[in-house]
Amino acid sequence: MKKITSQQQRVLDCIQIYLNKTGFPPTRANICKELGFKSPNSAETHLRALEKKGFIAIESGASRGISIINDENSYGSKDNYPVIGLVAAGSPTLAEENIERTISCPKSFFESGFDYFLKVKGLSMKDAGIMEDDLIAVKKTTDVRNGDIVIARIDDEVTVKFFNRKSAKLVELEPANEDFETIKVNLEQDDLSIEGKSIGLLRRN
Amino acid sequence: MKKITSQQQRVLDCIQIYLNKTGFPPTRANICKELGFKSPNSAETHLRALEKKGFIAIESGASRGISIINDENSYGSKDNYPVIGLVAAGSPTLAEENIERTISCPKSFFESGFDYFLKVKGLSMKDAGIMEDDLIAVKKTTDVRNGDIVIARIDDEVTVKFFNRKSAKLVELEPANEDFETIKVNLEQDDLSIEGKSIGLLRRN
DNA sequence: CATTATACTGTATATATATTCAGTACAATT
DNA sequence: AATTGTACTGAATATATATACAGTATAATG
Repeated sequence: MKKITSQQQRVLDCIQIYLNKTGFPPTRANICKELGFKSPNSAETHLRALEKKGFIAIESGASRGISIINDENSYGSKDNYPVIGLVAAGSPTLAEENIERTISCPKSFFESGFDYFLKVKGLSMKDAGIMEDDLIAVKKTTDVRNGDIVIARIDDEVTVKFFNRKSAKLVELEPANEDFETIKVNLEQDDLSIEGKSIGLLRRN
Repeated sequence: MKKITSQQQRVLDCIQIYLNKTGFPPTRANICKELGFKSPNSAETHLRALEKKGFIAIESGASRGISIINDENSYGSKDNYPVIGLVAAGSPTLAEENIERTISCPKSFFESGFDYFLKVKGLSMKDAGIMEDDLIAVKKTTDVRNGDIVIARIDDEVTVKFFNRKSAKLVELEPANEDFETIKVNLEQDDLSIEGKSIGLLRRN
């Protein structure tokens, strides 16, 4: 799916909120009122952009003919997600012995789909609001960008840090806690693998 | 709920099927085509009957303004929880105008039951891992203990802080951020009401 | 530097849509 | 026997709505 601009995201959110509230999609005029536009054509062009990028479908000629395209997130469909403990020197795999328990929640609970919950040990990401025993929603992917919170494995040691690619052969894994040091990974010497990235967080007091 | 006739049931089913298929409700003409009626008024009268009996709601003047009323979809004990924005000087009530959207999740998602999600503004609880735009799961209760994270209202100002009862007439509301000051509430002078307490947190990146 | 995408206002209009009115017919209540 | 609810056809209409067209402006892109 192509990238979305901030204004287009606002329109998309507006449609979803309107749907949740009323049960049917908004008109161009409704969107204008919600977001403060003064011309229905403002909504129209954003809708066409969202359609072109594949976020929504518009039925031509039909009033309120907007539907949000949600690939695998069919509504109401729930699933069980494993909770995996992050062991200082271990691998957070989906092997059964690592699964502490499972949590049931809708597939569309976080923006993009995710694969498992990771139970956090330590306070190295404290300033990013990630505390001990928090559950991070992890999406398995290697497509990460600078600033993403990633679950990385360096020589069988698993850690949660900010990802920051410095050069072709240098990646820095930055903590969010001044008591911890940045981990500098020389890709020519060390074995770095990205397990996935954090797309959300769940805490139970 | 009143009894439904077979034809009205067909119309109700037709609306549901149309919704599943297209993502938005049908027009009178759509219903006619689906069920073989030759006049839009046939659909209209059935819709009015369904509305009168409480199966659907019709928004007057709006195209496709039909929504199916689902007992299990109303707030209370089931799976849809409202998200309420925390306004600096406002009250986080369940009034409709304050509900930004709803989130579907299992009743047992957090240890004890909860009533709504509160969207956090500001960083006053940063060191407790509560960041801007985080969603706090709030259980409405006045039964709070020292150390609980409470949603408190002081003279119509709503805030999230640690609760700390110092004496019979003194309560301190402590932030988790050294840039903020502890709020000392003299119960004889100020009006303090406890909206509820935090029993969990949800963050979506 | 030309082109494309984004982000708007403002006006206009064909048509999609809700909704009312006038009938007909039948069954179930009261 | 009168009333009410159901179940339709058919026509008419005000308005709700999508959508095109004419502009302006800025940022990104090749």
